Amino acid sequence: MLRPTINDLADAAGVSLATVDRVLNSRPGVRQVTVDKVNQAVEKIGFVRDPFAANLARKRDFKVIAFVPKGDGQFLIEVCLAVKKTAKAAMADRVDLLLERFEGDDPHALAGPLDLITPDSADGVVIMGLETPPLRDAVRRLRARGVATVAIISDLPNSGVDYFIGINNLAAGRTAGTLMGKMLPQGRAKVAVMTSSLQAWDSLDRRLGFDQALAEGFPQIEVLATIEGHDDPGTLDAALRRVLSAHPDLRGIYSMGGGNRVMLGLLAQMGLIGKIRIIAHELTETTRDGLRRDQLDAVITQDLGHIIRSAIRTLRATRDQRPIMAEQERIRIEILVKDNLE
Amino acid sequence: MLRPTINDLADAAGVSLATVDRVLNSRPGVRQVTVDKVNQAVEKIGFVRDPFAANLARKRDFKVIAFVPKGDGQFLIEVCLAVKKTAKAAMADRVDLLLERFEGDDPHALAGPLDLITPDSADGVVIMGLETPPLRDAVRRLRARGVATVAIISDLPNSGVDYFIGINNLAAGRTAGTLMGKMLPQGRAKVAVMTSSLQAWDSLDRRLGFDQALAEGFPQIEVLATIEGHDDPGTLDAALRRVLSAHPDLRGIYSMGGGNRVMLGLLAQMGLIGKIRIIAHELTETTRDGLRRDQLDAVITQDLGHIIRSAIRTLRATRDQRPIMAEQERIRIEILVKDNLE
DNA sequence: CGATTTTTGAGGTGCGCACCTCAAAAACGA
DNA sequence: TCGTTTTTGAGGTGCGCACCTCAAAAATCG
Repeated sequence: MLRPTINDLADAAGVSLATVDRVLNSRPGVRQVTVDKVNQAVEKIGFVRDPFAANLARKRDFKVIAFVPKGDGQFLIEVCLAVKKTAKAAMADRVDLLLERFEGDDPHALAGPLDLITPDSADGVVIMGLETPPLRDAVRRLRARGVATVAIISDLPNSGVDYFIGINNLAAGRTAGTLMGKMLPQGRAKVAVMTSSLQAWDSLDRRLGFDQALAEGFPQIEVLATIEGHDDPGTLDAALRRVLSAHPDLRGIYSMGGGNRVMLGLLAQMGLIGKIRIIAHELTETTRDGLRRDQLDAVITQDLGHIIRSAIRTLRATRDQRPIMAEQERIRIEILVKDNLE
Repeated sequence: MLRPTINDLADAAGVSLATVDRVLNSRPGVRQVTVDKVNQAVEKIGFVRDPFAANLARKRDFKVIAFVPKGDGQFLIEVCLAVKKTAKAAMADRVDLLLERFEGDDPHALAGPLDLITPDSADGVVIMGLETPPLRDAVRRLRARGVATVAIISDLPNSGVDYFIGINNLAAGRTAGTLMGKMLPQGRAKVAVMTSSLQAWDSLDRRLGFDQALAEGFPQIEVLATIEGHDDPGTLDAALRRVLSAHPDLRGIYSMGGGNRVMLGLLAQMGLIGKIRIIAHELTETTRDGLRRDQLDAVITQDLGHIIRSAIRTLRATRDQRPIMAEQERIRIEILVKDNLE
């Protein structure tokens, strides 16, 4: 037999089409026994709702709002770019993706807008944010209202989001550590770790992973304390200078967050390019350029386009109560050198 | 206004619905002037066919046949696995994906089945194969019959396939070269390159890229002649032994194709694991294991699941005359170390 | 010019589903 | 028990499109 339709389902369950519809779309006014009867029939005949037809009949587009923190860091710019690009392409698939930015520093700046979202105004919400108690509660309320929610880039583990789409930052740090270890000459060596802070939410995990990998595989390498730039070029520059002069034998730098432009500028100025192995995070204009010019040895990144598309697919599957293709939605920790940039 | 429908199109073009339908589905019996009129209206009002509704109305599933060479190499097994997995998941999206295997060594073994395919028996064809004149001609005939065709893994540049979905093997080789160069200690060193042959269709490009990258960035490294295993464990083992004893100062091996199990076995037996940097291709049981156990330094691979899904999306877009999201269909050259395996 | 061929229009049907209304049936309460 | 509430059924409409038929209109030809 071909794919069973709701008609077949109704027959198999011994109920009317109207009841099947009520159950499938969780409308009220159906006894539990009847619900069970239908669900059993679903299993029995292997009914799968045709998402195409469902969407057509619903008429309404699938509406998604993506919340991304404000800020002009290169990474955030790339995230927004990916959202906008995807939004354009997604229109053809009847999804309406809206980009919304919020004051990333203010824990309440996101909670407010979230509270205004109802199942009528959006089918799903994508959140890139740092978990705070107000945000956590807002997400919980949102989900209670029946709006599907996914976190991207950075997890919101206690907010009860439906899914997290992003990389495991501990593993990313480990990857950087292993790579750094393999690229440094055998023997003792010092390595510095730096981070900005705006997008450094996950720096802790990355640092942890980096240390782990080096300790396990390359115990002779000494990792210095994290250099923090606090999103200020001057601060970062000064901190870097301090470390570089205190450790003239520095052989590697692991840049976990932003600040790459400042760092590369300084190293170039001091004639250190090529003498220090550098691994950075996220593919941006600066890091792409750095790779091309042989200033960076490797960049660890995640495919932002993939993340956004994956988030949308996941939200859709959640709303339609369809299974999720885990393999397709797995975000890879990508290692880039100059030759596999595209 | 909302998305324009075919009705709006008919109004805008000043023709009837039937004519719009004839033009959109390229049915015969329409004057060129009328066709142009409709196409202009399409541009003017920005009409985009709703693929959901179209598919629903077509009723027919989207049928795809994937041709993969016979053989029991680990890579081929992985390819088939990916096809089967995707086939299962794709059913929900109304695509019917069939896996078909052919005698890879016989240039005519694939041409035969291809000639039997008509637009009725399949909407699209996926081919993993090595270009030979008979295959090239068969593909051309296939396309002339109106069946969309994509090549995967290995390009069929002169066959006129609609698209190629896979990595650039020259770039993959370069990536391996750069990685090898960075992981070897500074100073002179010898590196060997080995390949099996069954899946080594692209070994030439890889070797070329590898040499390029090393010559450009690490001229002090000497690359030995390619070791060929010809898919025979004994042959490979003997060849490897010969090279290892002739060059006791060998510091790296670049494995472009299969034969990794044999190589790792031999190196382990000779106590060389850890003393020689090894970069291999394709994520298989052996290479995954090799990474986990620190026997391999890096693996360069391509996401087979992504390739298959991408091939299907591309075929579909071709048939529906829709644009292709280049970014999403770009297959990345992935670098794996033990920490970013999943 | 009429006769023939080609092109166009009008209209209908159904894909699988969501969503709606109204009435009938069943379950429930007192 | 009867009246009330809850649950179910029957039936219809439309989403945007493909595909079909038949007749009318226009273009073409001798």
